[in-house]
Amino acid sequence: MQRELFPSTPNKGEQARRKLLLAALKKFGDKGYDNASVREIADEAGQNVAAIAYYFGNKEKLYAAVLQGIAAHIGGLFRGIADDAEERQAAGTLGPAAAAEVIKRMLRTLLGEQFGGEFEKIRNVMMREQSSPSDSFGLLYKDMLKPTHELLTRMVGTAIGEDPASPVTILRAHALIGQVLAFAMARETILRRLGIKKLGAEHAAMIGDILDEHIEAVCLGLNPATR
Amino acid sequence: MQRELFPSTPNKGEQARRKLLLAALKKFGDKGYDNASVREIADEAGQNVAAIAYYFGNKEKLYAAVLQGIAAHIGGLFRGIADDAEERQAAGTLGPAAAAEVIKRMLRTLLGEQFGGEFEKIRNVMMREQSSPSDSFGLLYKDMLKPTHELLTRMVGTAIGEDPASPVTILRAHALIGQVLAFAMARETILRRLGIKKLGAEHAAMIGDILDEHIEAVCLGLNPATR
DNA sequence: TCTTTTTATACGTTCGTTTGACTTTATTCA
DNA sequence: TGAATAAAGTCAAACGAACGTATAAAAAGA
Repeated sequence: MQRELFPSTPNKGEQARRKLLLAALKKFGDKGYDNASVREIADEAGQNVAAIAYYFGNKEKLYAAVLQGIAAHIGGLFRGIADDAEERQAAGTLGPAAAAEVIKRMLRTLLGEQFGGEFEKIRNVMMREQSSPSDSFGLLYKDMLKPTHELLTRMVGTAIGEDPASPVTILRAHALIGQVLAFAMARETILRRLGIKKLGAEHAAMIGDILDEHIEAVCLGLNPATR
Repeated sequence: MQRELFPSTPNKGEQARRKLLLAALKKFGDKGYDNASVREIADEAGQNVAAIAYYFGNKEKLYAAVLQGIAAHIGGLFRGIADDAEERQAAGTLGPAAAAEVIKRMLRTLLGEQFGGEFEKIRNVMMREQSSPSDSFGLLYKDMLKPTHELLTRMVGTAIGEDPASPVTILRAHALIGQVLAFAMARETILRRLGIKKLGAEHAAMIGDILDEHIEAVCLGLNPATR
């Protein structure tokens, strides 16, 4: 697991490369792949336009490198939860109630990304990939979406006594994730409904509590063993 | 409430206008606003490039006309549910259980749009507006998103005994909608998780049942009067 | 004839990419 | 160590292609 998004080295070229990646992340996030021109990315990075071709080959490969960096960075975030869950599962101490707690923790982690300034730019790129995947979507899926989604599905299966491999459980897990995604992807709608300009920490707290309540209700309500 | 998306008239010019709107809806949906060029939209409509300027002024106004048509069309879909709910509310026969049923009906209606070939193109345009709103987003919000969201919030408030005007209830309603949006906006992720190429009728049925279960569990689990 | 609609063509801008010269940094070898 | 050589990095300028838009003439309909 890496700590920094785009780890830097003292090398001259590596630093320019890193500046370009950070600038590309910002511009791609702000304006999308097509509307972010290589010229403004280079300007943002304090580099020449030709540097992109020099370091990455072309614009598309630069974008792929950004996605790869995001996948490795965020993928590491959830690996901690995954390891913890698998450890308890192996020890046989992961019952329905504990699984529900893992689900809550995962959704809160996902939710946390919506508000931390750290992830502001990453979120925009990811949301765009979710709603209209590029050719490099596979990079995000393989290293982050798939393992995270699979973990959540296992937890849902454990929490309500359903087969984690069945389509129903996969779909159910997906629906539960949607409760978080709504605040990222339909952001403008909820902002207008609340009559505010941006979601603050107080809203993050409210949403976290609401999601906990929903998870609790669904897990208790649907598990035949707990009713 | 209008039946057709872009109502046609026998007029010569109106038909060309309508062809352009339909072609624009398709292209904007498939490739997004920027990647859909006015030339290919005109080709798709069997019209000349200059026809867009002639009938709509410019590309942006054409796009706004498409959004306006969508808002009027979909807005009408939910007006039936809204009228029904308000009628029962006025009659005093809208208790928590009935409100929960209205919520289920709304989510199923929203879900239905994901699968009918009729709405395939509309969905793409709407999802793009949700994740990165254009200057014309207000057209969608005013005539369709706002009334629908408000109705759902009222039903959630009634179903679990919460103030429909409180931020918590608004946020809760939004989270519940997210369960449907996930299948539209994070479509590629769920497709890969299921190992399929597209969601079919059998998945629509599963998802509908899952959402019913979740709504039921949340409404029952959170309403102090029913526990 | 007069208005409405359609057409081909051109304009100016911006895009991603390429080129070749220039400067800086690293390596080699006397 | 220090000059010579190679490699790595930077830069301004230009290329062809695609874009949205504008124009003015031709065609069609009233």
